[in-house]
Amino acid sequence: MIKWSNKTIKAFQETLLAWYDQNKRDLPWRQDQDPYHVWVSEIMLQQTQVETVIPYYLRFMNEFPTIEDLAAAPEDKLMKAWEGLGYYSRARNLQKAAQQIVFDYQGQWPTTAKELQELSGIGPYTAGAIASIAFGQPVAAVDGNAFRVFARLLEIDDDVAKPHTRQVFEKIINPIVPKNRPGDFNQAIMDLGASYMTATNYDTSQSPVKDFNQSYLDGIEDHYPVKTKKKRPVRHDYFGVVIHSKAGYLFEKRPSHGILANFWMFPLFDRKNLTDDQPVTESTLIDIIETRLQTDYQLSVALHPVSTPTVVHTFTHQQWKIKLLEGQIAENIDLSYFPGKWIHSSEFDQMTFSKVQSKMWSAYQKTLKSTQSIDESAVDQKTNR
DNA sequence: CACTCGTGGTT
DNA sequence: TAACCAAGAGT
Repeated sequence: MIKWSNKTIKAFQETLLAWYDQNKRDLPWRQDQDPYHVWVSEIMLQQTQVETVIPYYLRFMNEFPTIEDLAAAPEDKLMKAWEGLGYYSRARNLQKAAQQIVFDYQGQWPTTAKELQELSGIGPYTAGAIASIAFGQPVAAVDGNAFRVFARLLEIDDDVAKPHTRQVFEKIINPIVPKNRPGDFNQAIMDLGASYMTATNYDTSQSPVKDFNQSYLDGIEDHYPVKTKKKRPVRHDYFGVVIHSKAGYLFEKRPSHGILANFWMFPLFDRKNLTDDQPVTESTLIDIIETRLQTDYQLSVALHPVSTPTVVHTFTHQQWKIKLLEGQIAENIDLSYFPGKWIHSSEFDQMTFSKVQSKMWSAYQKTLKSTQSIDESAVDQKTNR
């Protein structure tokens, strides 16, 4: 790792900001420095690409123009606005923080990074981003871009996958952030990291700060940033059960903690929870599910496999393979024993579906074709984006 | 500190 | 295809 003199720091700041002034991206949340705008965009941008966020941001600001609107929003409208963005606890924390600011702080935003971190969903990066962009505080905003850019510029060898490394980078970057334009500086680093200094296919030879890029000058740019590998996703095999009746489709609410918390989905049965790890035929497994529906929930239903390919969905740490089963219940639709409810497909529009639920519904619909279901006769429109 | 939490895109 | 990446935070 190398260290810059004060003179080099000054030259770097000027070069970077001059480039930024000419080449900064025109993004919807860069219209002004309103903390609400900066904050919502930063939360949406966590682990999410800019192009994905833009339409969500525009719709969100249309739906919830002020922090008061967000604080008062009903949960279903909030989740609907977030549908498809993923990491849904971001939306819940966003509203929690809005309520903290509106009700606990009387609408008065804290302005330092340290205070901002007290709010739900605001960690060290987002606190630095809001403090610098909206409030002009001279602090670093260390995200993946900053890790990558400064690791290459200064040949920093610390493993950026380790939590402790954040403090190392903050200590290095903070003295480089200019006191007069901290927000522009941090955003310039991000624009740099999204253009000439991307993770792969980067082109440093055209970079405005290539002369400051030690690893480039040394021809060892591909060594940086140092990052240890992630683990493979864990595999899960499920049966997804599509049961319909005159009352609609049977949905189950997921637990309030864990992946896709509180989402309504077609009931899932984990394949390996059905038997004691003994090899059995698929028809036996279907029998076991039918028995369980009968004994646990008093639902009498004959299930049969659906003629579409297995639904596959990969999360960051899990991969689900879902074999769809279908069945109808014509009578005895009492759900007093089942932790769920019947929902007509005409109501799907107003619900928030996870991507994997959309995939199941989409796959199931393809099997309907000419088949006449009790609930509906035609295919309807809940498509995956 | 290691692990968890979604989705879409690229290689 | 599997692996990795994209403006991270909570537990």
